[in-house]
Amino acid sequence: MEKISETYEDGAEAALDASRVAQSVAHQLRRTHGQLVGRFLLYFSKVNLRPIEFGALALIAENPGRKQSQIAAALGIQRANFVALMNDLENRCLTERRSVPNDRRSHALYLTPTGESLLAEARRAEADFEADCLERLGGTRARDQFLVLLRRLFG
Amino acid sequence: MEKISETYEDGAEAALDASRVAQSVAHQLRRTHGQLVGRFLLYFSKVNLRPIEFGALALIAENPGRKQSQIAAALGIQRANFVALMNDLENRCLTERRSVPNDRRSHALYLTPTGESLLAEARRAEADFEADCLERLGGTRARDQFLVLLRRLFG
DNA sequence: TATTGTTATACTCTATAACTATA
DNA sequence: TATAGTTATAGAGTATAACAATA
Repeated sequence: MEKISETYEDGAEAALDASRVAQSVAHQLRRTHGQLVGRFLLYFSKVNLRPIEFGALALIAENPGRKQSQIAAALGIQRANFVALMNDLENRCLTERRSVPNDRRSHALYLTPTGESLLAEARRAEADFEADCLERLGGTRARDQFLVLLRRLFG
Repeated sequence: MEKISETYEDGAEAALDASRVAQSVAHQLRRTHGQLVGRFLLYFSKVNLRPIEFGALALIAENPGRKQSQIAAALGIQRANFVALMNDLENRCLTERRSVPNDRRSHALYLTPTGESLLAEARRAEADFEADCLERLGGTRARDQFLVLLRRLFG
């Protein structure tokens, strides 16, 4: 039987034991992911880009002319969900969809000059953000090891 | 100028270069998190528990009699969002809210016998899931290192 | 028949503000 | 005044099914 009134009633609360859940990969990854998204948004608030938007711009910049479905797949999202994202980026004049010769189903994706310059600014935010991660992780060796482990878990 | 028709039209598509985004901590963590949640749901489909539900049951089991806000804080979610979760667990007869002497605002949380036995089954699913992660990560040393790095990034 | 982009839909997760009853 | 639980709401993120145009 728990003696609630004796144990928890007076101001000095006993520390909550979260040791077991804290050793769970799933639990820790969930918590850290949430933290990191929030931190990302702080660093990227100036350029007003969400993680997935930055990913899309960066991928299109490095792979101009690709189809929507290709970029979506590389980002790991459904092509259906990529449509609204592209509409938004296009409305902000950051990207454009060009028609593809010999395949009138596809749209080839490109950055606009505005998109290029916003991406340049975003890359500076990314550098700051990644530097923050680097410092928290404890150096480049730890960071590289972390990326290796993430990819192992992903595959 | 990109030569789309020459580059991408014939069946053999050039591999998409995602090397730069793949080196981003934020991007890799996002992708891996998504993968892992899906994998978790597969392992936990038999007990029909989502990650956060399993976390709640485990925390309550190890800290019986705690207030909702304490468990919610330990899980890293808002107490407002914890209400529906507790309602659901209670409707499934897994947990119960007892009144607390000397503080009629609070609810003390406990597992029911049904909750205890489901948790026992869930712990077996968790063991399988964590064993899967362990294997992917490459052993206990890698897994422990991974947890250390996740916590460093979280703090 | 298969693929591309698209629409619609639904469900989860999270964040915030405000209410109530208590302290 | 502050706290615990609650309600309501809104915004992301993701998954699925279905459709039209095109291959």
